[in-house]
Parts: sequence; C-alpha cells; structure tokens
Amino acid sequence: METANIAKLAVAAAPYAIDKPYDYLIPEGMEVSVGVRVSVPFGRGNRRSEGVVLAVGEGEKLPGLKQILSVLDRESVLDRQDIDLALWMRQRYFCTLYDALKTILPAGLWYQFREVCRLAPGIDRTAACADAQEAPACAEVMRLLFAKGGSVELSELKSACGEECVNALKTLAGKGLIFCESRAQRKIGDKTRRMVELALSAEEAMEIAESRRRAAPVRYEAIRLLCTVGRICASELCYFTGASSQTLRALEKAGVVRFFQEETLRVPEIKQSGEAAPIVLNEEQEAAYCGLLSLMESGRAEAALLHGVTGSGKTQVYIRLVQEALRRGKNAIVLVPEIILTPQMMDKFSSCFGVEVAMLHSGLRLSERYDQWKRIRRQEVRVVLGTRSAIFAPLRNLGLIVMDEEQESSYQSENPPRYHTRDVAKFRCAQDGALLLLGSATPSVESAHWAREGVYHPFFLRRRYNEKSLPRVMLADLKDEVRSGNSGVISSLLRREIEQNLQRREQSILFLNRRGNSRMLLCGECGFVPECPRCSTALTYHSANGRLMCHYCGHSEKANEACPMCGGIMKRVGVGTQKVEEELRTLFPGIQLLRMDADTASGEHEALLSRFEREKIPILLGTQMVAKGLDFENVTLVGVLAADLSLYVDNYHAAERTFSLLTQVVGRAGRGEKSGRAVIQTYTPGNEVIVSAAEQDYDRFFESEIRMRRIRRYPPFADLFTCTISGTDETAVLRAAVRLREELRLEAQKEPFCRSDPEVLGPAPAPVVKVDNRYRYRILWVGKNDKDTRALLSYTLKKFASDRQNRGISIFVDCNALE
DNA sequence: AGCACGCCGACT
DNA sequence: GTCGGCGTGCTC
Repeated sequence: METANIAKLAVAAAPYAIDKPYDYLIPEGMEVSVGVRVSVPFGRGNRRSEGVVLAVGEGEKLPGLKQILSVLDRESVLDRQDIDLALWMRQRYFCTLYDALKTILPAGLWYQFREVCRLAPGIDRTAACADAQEAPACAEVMRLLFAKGGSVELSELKSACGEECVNALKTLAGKGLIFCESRAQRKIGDKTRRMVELALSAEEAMEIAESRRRAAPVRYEAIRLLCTVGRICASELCYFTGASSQTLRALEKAGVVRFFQEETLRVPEIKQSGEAAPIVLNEEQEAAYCGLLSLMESGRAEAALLHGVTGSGKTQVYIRLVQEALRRGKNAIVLVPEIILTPQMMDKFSSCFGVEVAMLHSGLRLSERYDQWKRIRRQEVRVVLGTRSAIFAPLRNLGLIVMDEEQESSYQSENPPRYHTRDVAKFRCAQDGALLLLGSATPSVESAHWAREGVYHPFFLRRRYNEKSLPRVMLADLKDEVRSGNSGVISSLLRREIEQNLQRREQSILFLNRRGNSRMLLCGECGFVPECPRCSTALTYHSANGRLMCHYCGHSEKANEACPMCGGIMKRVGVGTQKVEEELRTLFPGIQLLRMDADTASGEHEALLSRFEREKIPILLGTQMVAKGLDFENVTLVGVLAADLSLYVDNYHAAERTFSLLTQVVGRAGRGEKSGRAVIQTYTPGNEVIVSAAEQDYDRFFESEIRMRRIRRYPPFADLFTCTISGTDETAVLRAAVRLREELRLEAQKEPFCRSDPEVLGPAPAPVVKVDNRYRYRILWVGKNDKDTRALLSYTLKKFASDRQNRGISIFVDCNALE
C-alpha cells in the first residue's frame, strides 16, 4: 500500500445532504496544519471551494484523491476545541460542519481576503479581449472576469490563473480595462461616520438576499454581513464585501437597509486595575457568592441559576466570581443580551479588569471586532464581556461563563445555524470543567424548572440592594373603558396618574408592547388592503418615500390615494406609537413628549434618552427599547398600554416573555428617591400572567406556567422540532410535507421513539405562508432532543433532500425556536 | 446544491 | 449526422 500525506477537510461547497470530512492530498512541500483554511477543487467540475483542515496524517493513497490547491491562512484560525464545538453544533443544529466553523469565527476573518478586481465600466468584450490578446495571462484574466459577470475576488483569480496573474492585472489596469479595489482606508479622526443597518429583520433580509443570490451575489454578501454584525460603517461594508456605494443605495431604495450618522466611538478609556474600590457584598450576595465559588472550584462543569430581583446586585456577584476565577489562573466569559444598553456593566468591568478585559459589543467596527478576536486568541485578555456571539471567543482555560438575563430571546441566533447561547455555553463549560452561571430577574421557565429539579444549583437574591420597595402596580381594565365609552388607548386611570405626575413635575414612561408599528393602507369604502404580489402579507406604508413595501421580499410600489378596486379614498391604519402620540397630544395639549420606536434612527436613541433625562421632558413613549436598562431618577410612573399584545402570539414562550417584559417595564419606575407607580392596561385583568406580573410574583407565574407547559407538552417537558418545507409549487410543497409527516409518524411508532411517544403534527402554514413566491409549510415533531431523535431527523433531512420527488423543494429543521 | 454525463427529438 | 433538451448520479 502506498501512503501519502492526507488532510481531512470540511468543504464549503458540500451541502448538508453530503456533508462529511473529505480527504485531500497534501502536495509535496506544502505546509498544512489543523485549523487552517485551504482552497480545493470539488465535484465533477472541480469548481473551487474553501475548506477547513480538520486533521492531517498519513493515509492510503487512493486513486480518486485530489490535491489541495493553496493554503489561505498563515497560521491556524481554529484549534481542536473549536473543531470539537463545531462537530457538536453540526449534530445539534442540523448544519454542515463548515457552516458551524464559520459561525465560530469572527465575520471579519471571512472577508479579510476580499480584494476585488472589476472590469472598467463600458468595456466591450470583443475589443477588450483583442486588446489583451498579446499576453495569454491577460486574456485569461479577462475571460474569467467576463465569465464571472465583471468582478472577481483576487484570491479566486490567483487560484485560477496562478500567482503570475498579478503582473497581468497591473498591465490591464494600466490600459484602463480593469481596476482593483483595495482597502478603503478610513481617515483617522473622523468625527462621524456613515453607518448602515438593516431596515428589516435579519430573517426578512436574508429571504430577500437568498432569492437573488445568483443574480446579485454582492448584494447577498452585503446583506449576510449585515445580518451577522447588525450595523456597520458604510465604507467598511463596501470594503469587506466588494459592494459599491451604488449597491448600498439600491438596497436603501429597496427598503432593505438604512443609513444613519454615528459619532465615532472612541476606545473606552481603560482605567487602571487596582483603582476600583473593592466590591462589598451584602449578606445575601455573600451567601450566593460562596456557594457559587465552591461550585466553580469543584471543576465539575456545574450549572447554577442566580435568581435575583431587579436591583439586587447580581453584577457584583459576577465580578467577585470573575476575580476569583482569575486568581486561580482561569479565564471567564460574561454575556449580556445587548451590551450597548448596559454601559454601567462596561464601566464596572473595565475599572475592575483594565486591559485584561475585551468587550465585544455592537458599537465596534468589524475591524475592531476582528482585532479583539486576535487579542483574545493570543491570550492577551482573560475576561471577555459581550453579546451572543462572544460565546465563541477563543478564550481557553475557562473557569466561568456568566449569562446575564438568560431568558432573553436575543441569545438565540436568528440566522442558521440557530444556536442557543445557553447550549453552546454548556458545551464549552463541559470542555473546560467551568461553572455556568445563569443570572436573571425573571428566569426562563425551563431554567427555573431545572433549578427546582436540582439539575441547576439554585441561588437567590430577594432584597433590592438599596432596600427600595417595588413600585405599586395598578391594573386598568380596557373592557370597562370601552363600555364607558372611552375608545382611546389611554384609560381613565392612566390618564389620572399622568396628570398627577405632570402636576408634580415628575416624569412618565409609556410603553407600547409591540414590535415596530405596521401601518398599512385600507380603502374606507370597500375595505381593500394592498397586498404583496409575491407574499401572503399586507404591504406596509412608509411615510419617508410615500411607498408601499413588503417586509418579506422587498417589493415596493407607489401608494395610490384612490382605491384601485372602487376608487374610494385610502386611509392609513394600524395602532402604532404615532397614533398613541396623537391621542396624548389631544389629551395633554402643550405637554412635551418624546417618541422612540423602530422608526427612530438608531443613532438617535442615546441622544433622545439623554434629552429625556436632562430636559426633564414629562412623557417618553416607546416600544421594546424603553423597557430595558433605563435608569432615571425622576421617573415615577410607568404605563403599559396594552399588556395583552405579546400574550397571544403563536409561540410557546409568549407568556414567559410577557411576564419578563412587564416586570422589566414596571421596574423602570421609582429608581430614584421617590417611590414609583405602574399602570398596566389590559383586556384580560384576570389572566394569570398579568396578575402575577402586577403582583411581581415570579413563583405564582412559574407555577401556573409550568402546569400549562406540562399539559401542552411544551419545553421543558418536550422539545419542539420544526421542519419547514418550502417551494414555489404550493401543492408540491404540501404533498412533500404530508409524505414527510407520514414517514416521521411511522418512525415515531418504532424503537426507540415509541417509548417516549413523540407526536408528529402538521402540515401547518408558516406564519407568513408565502414569501417571495415560495410557500412554506411546517411539520412539528414533539419529542425529546436526544441523540436518537437528532440522528433520525438528520437522516430524514438528508433523505428528503436527495429524494427525486422533492426536486425544487427545500427543508430545514429548528429546535425550540423562540421567535 | 451544482455540475457532467447520457440518451432522445428537431434541426442544418 | 449534430445541437441541445433535461433526467440521473456523484461529489475525497
């Protein structure tokens, strides 16, 4: 047997159905190590694909083996632990190994090689080729450029034509036939920068990007990058994806992205460690801390739940534990739902840990984030404080992972692989024997359940740190209001309370429990509502450009004043914050009012909030974003306008989310010297969730909710696997869905599943059944997320994808999806 | 998924 | 006789 050096690779071009480690020959003299990215030929056509080296070793030299073309990294970007994590993610989230690895690495890394060559505009193909004919390398480059639609990445060009193409590029650029875009250098010292962010949800944006992936690859990359990083400086987005400013403008026009100006964030001044005052814990905190410390010292990868009411000082406990971890030579990761909302946390950590802490927050530029990643990888930092993706920070020798407000749904990724940070954290803790500390004022029902079952170690902080009493909560019954002739959004009770606050010159926050605000057009005569031609949804009216737009596929059309059906006059409808604002202005004429919602540019938020505090503006009206982290001395009244809105959402944790949200909002009142009040408006004042939130009684909420979950077979008693099947032919999709259901039902009756008696439900249409002309139906498997079930679903997915009957139909699986 | 190979019908 | 339709099968 002849042997050779062989590398096992995760290959980008291999879809889920055929994903496995592929063997490639390492050419003589090539340095290849585990964790580097390489370029390889793949498939019949030997198209170039990227791969990640999983293992290197001697192996049998089989005839079919192909060679690695080139190595893309100077040193490895992933180590053994990363690869183990990716292997685990693959079987847990039904993604390819390559997709998992890509999720682990920072976005900046995947784009750092981007250097794009483009054809100069208005170049005629035949003339240009004739012009380039003299040098074969030039002709080859031109041919490739035309074949790829006018622009090619430099790395791709190099692997196709060899290193010598660099000279050809120079010649061609000299002739003005092409140009190469290099680093778009940002001038140092810019005061503000032009930022881009998604104007739609990540899911909606990805749908749009996917639908035109082939036709507009640059757009696709730009949107995908935006989905991973949230917001980014415009020049950086262009640099990393090869998009032009025209591309961005087109995306803006299509309503996919929006621009805003942002002050350049200075690197937060790092105070020297040692200066910070030592942390003093009260009795309760001390008790929790001691218990947690001994768990951490055990090195058994334990998990604990710290249930502490708002203002009980969980952060102090976190910091003491991190300090002790460091003293023992261990490192720590601290996760928060959205760090930009917790500047106090950032301040505390930088004063306690100085240069040893790396912060990964949404205000960082992509390149800054990448730099932080490099610092962490070089083990220059010992503490990482960040949001969801910080769980992948390449920090080794972990002693502790903290997840603050662990119930937040932002801990679940919104794009595939849709990992949950808590699960990844558990895996990493198991790798290093670290303690996982889940902290919350309103824990998820699952976590509270496991704490009661003894799977997590429970700890409690029941006293508010400053001994402040919780706000007094009043319920306003909106049904009564309607009966007594008040058709408005503000109940008489809330109105009285606001008036009282106005007299006392104290401030009020009003909260509309609704995401964004969908405004649509409706014909006053015949009731016609303009709908998207490609999706099963009403079009949204955008006052900025006077157009109707679809949030799912990006379709946009001019808004007519007259109804196209009957000629009647079109009216704007939808209870958004604007509508409430109008009502407030009539109720309280001449009173100053601030509005903050999805329409408010994100750069403005902080400015608005500081104005609210500084100028003591009497009323702040807002959506989700006013619920969290705001701490204002003079706010003594909080009003929840429609507590029920988030309750009747078709999702198993709607009740939990509502309870948590109400608790957070109520906690906004009376943070200063004066005591606070809260008014919760509801149509169902008898509802357990509303009542327990009004009483600030978590245990009561938990008891009723866990009973419900048990009866309905919801988590933690079962896991919900959602198989989404989509395609352009609705009947074909439905047929495929029914076939899948029958197949899964058959399996459910067999060993080993029959013992746990899984249920297979559906097909049911997805919340929005048609998106961009693709119909989406779901099959639900209610069972246990164990090895056998995952293996079955993985097998079923692969079989489905390779079944000829299912051509043109795609499928994916999610487990316990929160949103 | 994406690409080549192969086996049939409409042309120069 | 050949160009191109898409059904079939494989990817180290």
